[in-house]
Amino acid sequence: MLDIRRVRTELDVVRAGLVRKGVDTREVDHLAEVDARHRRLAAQRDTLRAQVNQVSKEVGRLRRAGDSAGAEARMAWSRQVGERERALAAEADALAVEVRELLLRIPNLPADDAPDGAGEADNVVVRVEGPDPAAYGEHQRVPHWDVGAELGILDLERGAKLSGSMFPLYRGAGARLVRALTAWALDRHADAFEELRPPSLVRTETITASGQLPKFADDAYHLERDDLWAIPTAEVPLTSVAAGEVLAEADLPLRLTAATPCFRREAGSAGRDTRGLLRVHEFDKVEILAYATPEQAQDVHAELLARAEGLLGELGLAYRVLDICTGDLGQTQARQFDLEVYAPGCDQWLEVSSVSWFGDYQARRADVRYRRREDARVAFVHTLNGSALAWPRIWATLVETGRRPDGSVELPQALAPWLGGSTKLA
RNA sequence: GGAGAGGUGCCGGAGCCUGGUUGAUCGGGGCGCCCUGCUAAGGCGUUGUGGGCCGCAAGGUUCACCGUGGGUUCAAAUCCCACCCUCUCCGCCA
Repeated sequence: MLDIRRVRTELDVVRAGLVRKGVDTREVDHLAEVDARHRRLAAQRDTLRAQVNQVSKEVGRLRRAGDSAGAEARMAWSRQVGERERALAAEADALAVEVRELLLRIPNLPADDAPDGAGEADNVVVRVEGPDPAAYGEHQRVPHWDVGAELGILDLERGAKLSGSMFPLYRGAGARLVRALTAWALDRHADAFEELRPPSLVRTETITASGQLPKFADDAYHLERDDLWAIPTAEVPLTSVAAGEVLAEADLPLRLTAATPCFRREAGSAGRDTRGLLRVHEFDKVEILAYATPEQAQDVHAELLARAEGLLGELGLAYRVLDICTGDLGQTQARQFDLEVYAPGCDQWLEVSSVSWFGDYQARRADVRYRRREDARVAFVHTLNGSALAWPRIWATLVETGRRPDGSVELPQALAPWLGGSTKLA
């Protein structure tokens, strides 16, 4: 969430940032107004409380001195003041709740250097790497759902039988490929990242901290009976690992990685890109995440991007890097790069990673702070994360890209050690 | 799931029964100063977070915080209720 003090002291700057994101500023104007009302009432309440506190101490003194008449008089007076105090407090509390709710809904401001734009179409292609998409052969122009069925490695019908459409079932070498990708990516990050295996179900508090709630509750699976949420990304548990804690600056940047299943209802995207593995309700993903100081954030962001990109390079896939424009940034992001791979069979660029910088927006929600070496004060950390990588679309692209004229599939040599030495699917 | 014990400041650990000058005793750690050729030991001091208001600032003042949220009371770390978490035992179980 935003720093309420910025809303108070530089409302025009905040408003300008939200405008760049294409967000209606009425909500933040309303917030400023409610906050002012809350402060006014809270100040009055505190004044009354101070009086009650003082008189209560007097009561104690008088009682010890044996002056019960004096004590009674003070108590009667305090009862009356207390009544007014309670009325004010109730009003002030209601306003405080409203402030909090508004803060949780108002998006993060974009970074100064995020490109301006209204939406997806204005994202900037920073670079295109790997093979030339136009140069793929005819044998590679077969969509992965066909390749998967031919080779018996992807069984969408039976996946649907079990759980409904968009719940894929991988089989045999296809299942093994998912496992290999996960193990390979985790091993690739092991040099600098601590591997975590977090829970896949989290409390409301946890999924609120990273920003998916309250605004996007419809996109997440909720187990009502236990009031737990199925994580849509490992970002959710990893962001809250340090919730409520004060980290030492010497430990920053703190780098974490985790492979988890990810669950998404895809409520708003029914019918879009639903073929095969393009959009699924459950998938595996390896996430990399860092807590950093504000000074480190930019470098760490570049590092995460380089990590995710490095994996795509090792797989030999055609990909491009997008600098996400202000209008396409998510609620929580200040700056974001997306990685898209080119899948020759579908003839589409598929988003397989999103590498984001959140400033202190998530850290404020999760209350993750660090003690600064310089002056020993505590301050909010910055959070950053990226997918490295999300497997279904990588799986699809590998299968399409690796398809040979005889219908078999050759996977990248880089994966050989994780595939038991055999990179051929037939 | 059942029974019991417990959650206090950076850490350990009092206070809770018997509500009141307790933001909280004491010990350890950290920090500063003194002592010292250096180190150890010792001495003295200091050491939470968040918000409001005043102030250019230093600072002053006030409110809140003893797992979380409610309640009782003039007054709650202390009493009552609910929830969360930890530990021990029992049950169940991959």
